[in-house]
Amino acid sequence: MGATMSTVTVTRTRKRPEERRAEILDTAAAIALEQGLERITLRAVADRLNVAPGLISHYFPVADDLVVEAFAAAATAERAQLFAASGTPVQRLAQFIVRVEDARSRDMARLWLNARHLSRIRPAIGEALAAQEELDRLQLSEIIDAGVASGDFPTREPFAACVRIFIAVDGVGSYVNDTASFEHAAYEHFVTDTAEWALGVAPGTLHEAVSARQ
Amino acid sequence: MGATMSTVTVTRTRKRPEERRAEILDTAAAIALEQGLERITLRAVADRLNVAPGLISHYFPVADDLVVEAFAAAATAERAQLFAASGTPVQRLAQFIVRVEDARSRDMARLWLNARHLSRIRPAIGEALAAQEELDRLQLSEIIDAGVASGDFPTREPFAACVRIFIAVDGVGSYVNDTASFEHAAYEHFVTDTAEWALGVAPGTLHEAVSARQ
DNA sequence: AACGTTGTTGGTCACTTGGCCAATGGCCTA
DNA sequence: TAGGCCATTGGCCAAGTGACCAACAACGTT
Repeated sequence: MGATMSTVTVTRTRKRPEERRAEILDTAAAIALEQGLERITLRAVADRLNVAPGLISHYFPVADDLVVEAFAAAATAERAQLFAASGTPVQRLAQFIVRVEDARSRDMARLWLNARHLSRIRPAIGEALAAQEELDRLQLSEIIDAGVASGDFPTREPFAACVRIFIAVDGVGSYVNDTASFEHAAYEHFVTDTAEWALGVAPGTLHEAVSARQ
Repeated sequence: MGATMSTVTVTRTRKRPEERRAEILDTAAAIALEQGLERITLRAVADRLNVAPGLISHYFPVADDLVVEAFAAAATAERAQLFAASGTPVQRLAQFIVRVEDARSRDMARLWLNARHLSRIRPAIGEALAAQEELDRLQLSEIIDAGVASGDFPTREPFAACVRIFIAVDGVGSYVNDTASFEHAAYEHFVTDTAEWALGVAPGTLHEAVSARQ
């Protein structure tokens, strides 16, 4: 009987390995988004799934690996949202900006901030971070190149523009955890402003496109 | 003799309360800069000072308070460095940018990133963060206002320019923990570029001033 | 020189974490 | 359908944390 009278023997269900693994990953990603990467613990994940902690260890022998993969999964899912647009390059870029600045992206911004800090002490997260950044740059560069080709974006340094836009995104994202995020036009439209400046488009062009898509 | 044979009885020295308190704060700030705010523990600080953990508790009954005050102390010290310049507004701003982008500021950038993330779960850090940001804005605004008055900065929105410059600083600072911080001109000069754009000065003006002060 | 104040000490406590293990029982295969 | 593989269980462990405490000793006061 051991030390504890186990309360109720739950019906234990056995799932297909891939399915269970994906389930664990999704749960870990959800915890990361809601509470932060540090809160991904064997018990936290196990509790959400009504499962024993040991089972998580079974699929992820090293807890760190689960954290890294959960971040990658969340970032990948978010990227699919950010770049799921069609239309002209201006419209696609505007849609990207709308979604980046949308309130629903706040959780994701928190997660990025989280990962950026954590990569200080956990090299594996740093690698995953760099990989995700690279993928994001590829997506945005694709839009920018299309705009340069179509003549919408006069810039002569498309990659530099891409880099600048992401710095703007990350800069604004820095304040996502501020309690009293004070409202100021310079904050709210910084990404749009930076994009116009970096791409060399006439001021107001992107603002219009962004407003139209909001 | 109890459970442990104490190795060597160190001569215990008694310092003036203010002195001891400052010493603890400095040590905590040093730990924060080198290893992060999470590593400020009673034992970590105590060990550095060759003192018992209980003593730290004596001066900071709540460990959180020590963390918050250590961050504020580090930020205050850094601000003194960043804005310790004389000359024309352009020169002072250039000096600020040089120091922000200097390699020696990397530790401090890590600390800011650290605090920004931590404020997600620790409101007290968020408050300290907001307070330090406010002080930084005051300092930079003072320079900008002087530049506007002297006619060096044509901008009609000095405060917006200040906000934009700090977003640029924080955006670049986001990557401070990247393992392979890839070198790119758009990265390295982003703050200078943004400042020129936000202040409405002719492109190249600030770059020259920055180069001259490096 | 005796005394009270208080800085300082080592140790304990309750709690959480990641990693580990033997036992159990559901599922697939022969 | 019988057997074996392995997903799953539940509890244990050492390590690390912040908070706390009673006793000790250095200091300033009288």
